[in-house]
Amino acid sequence: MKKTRTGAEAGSKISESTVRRLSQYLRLLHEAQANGEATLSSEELAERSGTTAAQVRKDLSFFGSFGKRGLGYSVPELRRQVEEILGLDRGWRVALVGAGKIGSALISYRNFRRMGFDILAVFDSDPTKIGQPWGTQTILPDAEMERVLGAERIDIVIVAVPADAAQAVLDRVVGSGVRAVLNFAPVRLRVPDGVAVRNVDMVVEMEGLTFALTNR
Amino acid sequence: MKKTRTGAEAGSKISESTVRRLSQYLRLLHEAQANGEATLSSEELAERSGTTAAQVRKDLSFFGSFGKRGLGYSVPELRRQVEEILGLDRGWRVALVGAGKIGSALISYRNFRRMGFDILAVFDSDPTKIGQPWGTQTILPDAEMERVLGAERIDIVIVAVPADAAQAVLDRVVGSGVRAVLNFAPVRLRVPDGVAVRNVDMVVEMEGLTFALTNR
DNA sequence: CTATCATTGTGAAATCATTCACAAGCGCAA
DNA sequence: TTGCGCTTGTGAATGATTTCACAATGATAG
Repeated sequence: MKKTRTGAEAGSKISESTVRRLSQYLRLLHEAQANGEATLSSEELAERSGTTAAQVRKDLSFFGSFGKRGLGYSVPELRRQVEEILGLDRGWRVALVGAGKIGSALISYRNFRRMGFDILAVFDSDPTKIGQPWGTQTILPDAEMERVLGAERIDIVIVAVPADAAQAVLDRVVGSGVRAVLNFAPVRLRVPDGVAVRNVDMVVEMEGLTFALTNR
Repeated sequence: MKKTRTGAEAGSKISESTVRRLSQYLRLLHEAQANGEATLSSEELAERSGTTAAQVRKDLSFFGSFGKRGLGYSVPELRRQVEEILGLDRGWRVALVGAGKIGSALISYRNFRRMGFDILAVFDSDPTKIGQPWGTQTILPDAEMERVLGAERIDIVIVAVPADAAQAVLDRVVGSGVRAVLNFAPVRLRVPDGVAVRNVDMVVEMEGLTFALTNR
């Protein structure tokens, strides 16, 4: 109970749902801070994030003990701690592959910048798009991918290409040493161990809704 | 073991992860069918969707028994059955609120149409956008929302407005009787029981990646 | 300084999800 | 028709996550 440091201890096995909830808590903490609230109890955090107080405390307890008994959690301090847990206490170098509609929605999403994500390169395979300006970037030919991913020391690649091109893109990205990918293509991608992939799949979400509507 | 009909039986409690996997299986079945494969075993389905054969069989067993022992599953038949389970054996009437970049990416996503989702109305609050053409639709003023959602008998609403407007939009949408919402705004929305919400939240996904990169 | 109050941190219990393991069923060959 | 090989469907076992429940502790008031 002396541990106050964050970060995964050896052998830690944090579940994906815990990490998702930490993101939620962080968002609430930002709101609370903007709102001038000094402290929040696990009960308040739970209420606002749609979970239970015990869940909030358990999630946080994997990483340390950040509250004060009888008082709750200091908003600015817990915010700082959760940012550190999630790795948001540094900048991240991001590249986008696929300069279509989805990529376009992404690059103009300015919360991204505010959160420490810097989009440093944009690639496309369409020769007519190469060289065109895109936000603050210029679209690069996809043949340059391996070189630029390395030269720019890219941490995270966002894949926003058609489904049938996604696996090939992914293989090249992973081959260039990138170990985290956000995939918008509606396919399940195969990756070697040690590479993190998160999928954003509208079709799956819509089907979740039609299932819910169909079954009561 | 005589039950072959799909659909939730009384008291069924299907987990969200099972439903997500069903979407994956369906996608694979489409590919397999396009590819001329007549049958697939649970082992093959598992291999292609990144899960285990036992998981595939368990998922399907909640709804009936669709395979032939010794042979596997007939691709066209299982496809039809999974479509029925997910409620994809009918069309769905969809409206979009928020005619920004994300909405724009959605409306031009033509797989949507192919899957039985018909976007029948688009709303925005920006007076300069009202009346402009958008895909096959014309942008409607958001004051018309309640009336049009009812008149068009909308089943599912896609919310693609800024975070600080999302809860108000949701309340109006739910008040109009809509019971399924796909939310792109980066907030956790509060809904009454009986309303299904799925969130597509890029920030949460990106933070999942930074967590993974930070903690080995 | 002590009592009171609120709220955390955390083992233990309960619930939920996945994996195991195998009997039962089907197709095929002889 | 019988036997063999393959694959399903499913209880039982295991593993993971959530919830419970309470002792420990900081803040505060008298």
